[in-house]
Amino acid sequence: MVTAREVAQLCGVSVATVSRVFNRPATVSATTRERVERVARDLDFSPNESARALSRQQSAMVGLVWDTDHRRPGWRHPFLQDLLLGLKSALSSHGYHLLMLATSDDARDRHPGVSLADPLAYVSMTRRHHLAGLVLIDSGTDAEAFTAFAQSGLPCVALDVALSGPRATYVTSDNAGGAASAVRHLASLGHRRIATITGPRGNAPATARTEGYRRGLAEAGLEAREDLVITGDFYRESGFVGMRRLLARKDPPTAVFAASDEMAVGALLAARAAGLQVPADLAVVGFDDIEVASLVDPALTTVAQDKPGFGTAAAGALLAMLENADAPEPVLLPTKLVVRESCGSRS
Amino acid sequence: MVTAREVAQLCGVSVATVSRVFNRPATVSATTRERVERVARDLDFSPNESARALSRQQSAMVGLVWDTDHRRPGWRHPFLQDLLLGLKSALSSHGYHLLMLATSDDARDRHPGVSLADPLAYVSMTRRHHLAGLVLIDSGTDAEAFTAFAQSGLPCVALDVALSGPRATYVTSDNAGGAASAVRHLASLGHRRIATITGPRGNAPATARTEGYRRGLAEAGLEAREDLVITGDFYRESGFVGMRRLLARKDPPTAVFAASDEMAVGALLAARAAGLQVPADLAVVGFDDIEVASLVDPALTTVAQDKPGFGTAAAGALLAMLENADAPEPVLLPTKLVVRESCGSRS
DNA sequence: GCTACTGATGTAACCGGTTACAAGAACGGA
DNA sequence: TCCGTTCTTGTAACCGGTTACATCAGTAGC
Repeated sequence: MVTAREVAQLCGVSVATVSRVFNRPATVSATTRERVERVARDLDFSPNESARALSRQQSAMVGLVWDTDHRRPGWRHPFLQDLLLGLKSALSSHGYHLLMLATSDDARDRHPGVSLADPLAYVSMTRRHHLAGLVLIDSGTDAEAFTAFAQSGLPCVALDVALSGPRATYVTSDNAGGAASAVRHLASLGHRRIATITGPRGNAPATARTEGYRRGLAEAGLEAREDLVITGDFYRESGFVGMRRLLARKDPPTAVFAASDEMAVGALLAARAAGLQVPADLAVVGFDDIEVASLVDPALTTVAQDKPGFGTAAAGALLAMLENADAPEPVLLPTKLVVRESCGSRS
Repeated sequence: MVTAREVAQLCGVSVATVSRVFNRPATVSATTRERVERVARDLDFSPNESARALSRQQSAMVGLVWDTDHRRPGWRHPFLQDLLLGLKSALSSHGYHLLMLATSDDARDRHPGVSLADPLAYVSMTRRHHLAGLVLIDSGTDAEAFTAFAQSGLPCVALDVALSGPRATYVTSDNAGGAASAVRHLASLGHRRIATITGPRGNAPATARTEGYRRGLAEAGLEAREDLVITGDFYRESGFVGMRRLLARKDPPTAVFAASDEMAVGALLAARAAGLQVPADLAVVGFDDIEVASLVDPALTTVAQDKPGFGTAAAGALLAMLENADAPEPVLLPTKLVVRESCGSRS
């Protein structure tokens, strides 16, 4: 392991100069700078990050807070890989790395009602590591814990959870807009009784999608009927159960907007179980555009999220805060209605 | 941010003693230890990780090397979330964190034939951060680059790639055994012409699955016919194309083992396109047990991998090396044949 | 009572950078 | 020629822990 001192010695300069070459090149004369750079390259010198973090009081790492919510077992993020790759590559181009934070699971065992292993443990972790910032991934329904991070003063970007603070912002899809466009599409196909199966209460994207559903109805000149709103939990099973309940009514809906593709698939299965043809007897639209959507039969019409956009937008917002100090506006990523077969618009 | 010096001052001891309380408690008298522990807790003291790493020459972080192979765009890991969560929680219980390494993408642009952004850049990164160890995720077909890591002397655990070295080992599924059991199952259902669609050449799990296919045939007393082995690339499209080629033969197979669920789905679609009924006219078995497998129609019989097991096994192997210095034996995770509808054994 | 040993703690030198400040060189203007 | 800038570089004090070594007290053995 080559140190700056060795480079300095070989160049006949002091360590301070070597350090300056890497941190504030403008303050070093051109000739010295080139000499140091060449020697550093020849020796394959790269500064020790621990030492740098110690002296700068700031590491080149961004923490990733992401826990499974034990109250929602089996929950999977619809596009984790895209998200992480997007984050990683955007951060790396500015020299930052992503540290996946973990606390011991003790806290969860002690407080079974809490999904995040003790948020305070995470906050202390961020201090210990002198993290430059945090990315918070919503892991379930109780994102309130995230405000603890926002209050710690560290630059924070939350995904799919509204978070505000002097150095906190968030990124989310235009959930309301996407839902509204789905509903308008259904209405344009002639549907008048359009139901929805929502996500869990308290979940921000779920709430926004329900709101969008109402807005879409209004824009289409349709009346919102509360008995056509069924609460689900994003899982397939709840879509199945919800659809069954809707179909059991005396005037069942002719179309349903499910707040997740998983639930849409559940609805599809429920329709099939009830002997209905999709889309002939029932139109179904989902949300997310997960891989399964294009595979089920009939292929699912759905509102697609900008999956890679999440990672890059989050990284962008974070980097902006790392440089400017004040929080940028929340980012609302556009969604896109992907029309396949389950809504019947091609028949 | 409370420092050890402040704790020491409040306790009337030296910093060295405070440090000892946390690192080698046995060398401190019981009364002093308790006093220090109490004060540390009251002040919410936690040691600065940068300082600790600097002085110990070793950080409490494990690097995660995981890049998308640009030669395989769109490739997704079949169970990334399980993997990461398993790793994270197993490592955290021993105080380690996971650092997602990223290098700037320059190297990739310069050498378009290389999938990993310059492996040497990663090696230098591990030195800079004084990482305790590395976890290597196979991102495609050219895992040879990983040997550079194994040679760096750092404890390494590779996933799905054979890696050996004094401090290197790997974790993979029993790909051969799983494939063999799938083929035996098909044979036991009376099939005699069993084809396979393989993964990409040079990919270790793909090779093992093909080997298992041959072994399964042999165990069932069937002859291996090379013209029933079609090379695919794990993607759905190649399963579709491969199946179409197989069905175009004059004596098409009655069963096919696809080395991935994605390809199995492709095969399913090809069979449907050819007007065949699955499983009546053609039996299909896949590998992985991804979520889609249970959703397609007919539901896919497949060889399930122990998804959470990967993470914990990898963490276990790594932790063993961090403590004992010598590499444990490679871990071969058992697979399990999940019988659904596409193989016809329930009809 | 003296020596040898053990156990607990303090002292200070690290680990490898960053950066405030000082010092010296070069240079332009009066 | 002298003074005040500006530019470049070195000196040394950090950052906050860890740990080899020294010190000192207490105790057992003779």
